[in-house]
Amino acid sequence: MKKIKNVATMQDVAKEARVSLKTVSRVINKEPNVSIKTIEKVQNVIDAIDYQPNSFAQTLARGKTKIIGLLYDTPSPNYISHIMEGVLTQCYKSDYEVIIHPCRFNEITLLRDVELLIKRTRLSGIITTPPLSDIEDLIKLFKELNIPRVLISPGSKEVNEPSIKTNDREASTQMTNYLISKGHRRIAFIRGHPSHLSVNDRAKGFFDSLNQANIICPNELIESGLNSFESGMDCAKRLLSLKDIPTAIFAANDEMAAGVIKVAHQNNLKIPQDLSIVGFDDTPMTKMISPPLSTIKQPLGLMGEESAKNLIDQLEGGSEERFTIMNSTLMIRDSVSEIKH
Amino acid sequence: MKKIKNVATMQDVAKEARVSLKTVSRVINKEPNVSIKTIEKVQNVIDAIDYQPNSFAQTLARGKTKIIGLLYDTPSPNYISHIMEGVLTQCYKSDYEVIIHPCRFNEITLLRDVELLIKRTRLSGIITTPPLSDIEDLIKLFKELNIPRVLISPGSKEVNEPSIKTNDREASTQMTNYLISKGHRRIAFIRGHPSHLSVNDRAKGFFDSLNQANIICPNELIESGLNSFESGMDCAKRLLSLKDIPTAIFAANDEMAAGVIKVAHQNNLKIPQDLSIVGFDDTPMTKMISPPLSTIKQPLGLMGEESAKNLIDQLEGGSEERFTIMNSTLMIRDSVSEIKH
DNA sequence: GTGTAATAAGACAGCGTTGTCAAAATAAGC
DNA sequence: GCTTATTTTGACAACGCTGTCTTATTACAC
Repeated sequence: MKKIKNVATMQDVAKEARVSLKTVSRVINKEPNVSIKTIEKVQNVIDAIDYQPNSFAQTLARGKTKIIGLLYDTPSPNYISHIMEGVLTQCYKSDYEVIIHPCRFNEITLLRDVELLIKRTRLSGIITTPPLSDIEDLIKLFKELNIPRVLISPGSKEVNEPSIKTNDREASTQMTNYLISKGHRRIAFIRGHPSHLSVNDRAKGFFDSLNQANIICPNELIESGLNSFESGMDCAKRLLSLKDIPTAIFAANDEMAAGVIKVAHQNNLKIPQDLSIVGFDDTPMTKMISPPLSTIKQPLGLMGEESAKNLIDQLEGGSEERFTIMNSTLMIRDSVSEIKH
Repeated sequence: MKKIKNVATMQDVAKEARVSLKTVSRVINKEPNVSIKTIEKVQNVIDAIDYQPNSFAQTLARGKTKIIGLLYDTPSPNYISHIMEGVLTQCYKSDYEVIIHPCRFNEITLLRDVELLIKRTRLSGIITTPPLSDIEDLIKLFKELNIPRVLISPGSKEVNEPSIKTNDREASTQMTNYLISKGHRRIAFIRGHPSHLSVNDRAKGFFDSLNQANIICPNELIESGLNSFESGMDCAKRLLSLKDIPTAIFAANDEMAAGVIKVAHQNNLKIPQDLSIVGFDDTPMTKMISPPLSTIKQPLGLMGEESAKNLIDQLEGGSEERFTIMNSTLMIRDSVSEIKH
């Protein structure tokens, strides 16, 4: 016996409803030119025997898949799981499948690996997350294979690709403005991993704010981390051993900010009284550390949804490509104090 | 034009290699009874034109899918992303696809939703994570649909289902032993969400240890939380307003432990000098809070891999069902102090 | 060498859909 | 009513592969 299970087939529906296969197909796919009477008749049978179309047969016959690939490379679990949630939600609505594929962006096999994935699974579209969104060879590959795509948070260079971005630069500016409004003038910044372009945009917003306020930031206050807790600690150690330590530190992500807090504690600095600290990402742990960290929250779930929506529109509606910018918002908690001059 | 892309088909390979379709099929599927010469000839052509079999056609012809469903219901991002990583790794090796499906375990639509998922996507097997692994109706549904499954961390009742468990009970005992060895006698325990059976096993290990050491635990030291940071805070508030507060608190997961730490700080208790705290799960944040939390680590990635392996063995090897128990390990950090009597 | 067993290769139908095109039924126009 | 346009339905061949059964080829025994 070959049948997967005793699963109903279109044949069964057709026979039961006394119509042809094609008519059932029309009803399933909501094609025009079917009389209401027939639609009802067929739909009743479908409901009665709980018929579900075989998507493999559909795919084969249609000659194209309804599968979206979500590529990621170990960003924080928090990041990927929320993006995923949004993508899944949207795809579920639109009847697309999602294949989630972990990549290693610094391995030479990446391109071949992705190419095989695409060919093997016949992906009809792809969503990339940082830092993959910035790998030009990858995007070139998509172009060559002529596969629709949406990049989540690519670096700020003029990408001519459909993409979802957040206004991180502006949000960083707002956060820095906030620090300045609290009286801070000597503010340090810890940059993120150099190959995460979008994370580095956050530094730009920081400088925008300082420039606007005519504050000059000495080089010694700019550190470069690798997005990790440990690298945040390293940067903090250097910053806090300066002769004149900053009154506030802005880390480009929460993990690094947490590292700063740890080192500050080790140095017996009280936060926020002796040192103000802010981060970026609003990971759940920001509420759990003490003091709760002020940070910036990206609408990850919505970004996932929007990227899927964008991609599906491309796939169904033709070649309409679009960019979306979503708003990140400040989450003010207790890690910043007012400075009296 | 119907072709998905200009993708090579088996026909192309057959023509080029001057053999029949079936022979190519044999080579692809490593079927016996093909001469080495032919295999080489065909394989060369396959490599040359970069042929990838169309899995939809394969599925349709074979009458069964190679797709595994991974069901989850918003456990922590950390949990699901590591489990997922392991499952994906294993499935990738064995050439299975994975469909990741979020569920809402307390919605009445759950059963119908899962049933539709299975029928629609023709899942050949399912992996469940807690708390879904404990929903009896769900397991009954799998049985009715006759679909192979693996449960990750089901509650301790004698499940007659293939499953992956960790020795959480023993690990809890070890952790409690550790607290006792440090001189603690008045130890509180915060239980987890009542519908997360496996989390509640952790309490059993706690009591095992106390019994062994002939320590009697008054009821006032047993609290019940909901796995969340906030619920941990609530429990801590009650525990720390007792006339005689505990010297150590064991929370059934890290989030709740973090909540305890927060409240302890608010009450100006020094950790670990005034109060020792331990958690469970080894979420990344445990290293970032102060003090770093002693906790218990489950091998999540391996659990994911093993569950996929188990399932695929069932699918391919027949009906061999098996249970696996994996080791959780103590991560001793700085949240426990020695008590002098 | 011949006859037989074992091995290798191929022909062909079928998996459950959809697309194309043709046929039937209905509506519209006079 | 009859003719023509329009809408609704159906027959049938794909889609790209695998399973079954048959035939061709090679190896083996005597």
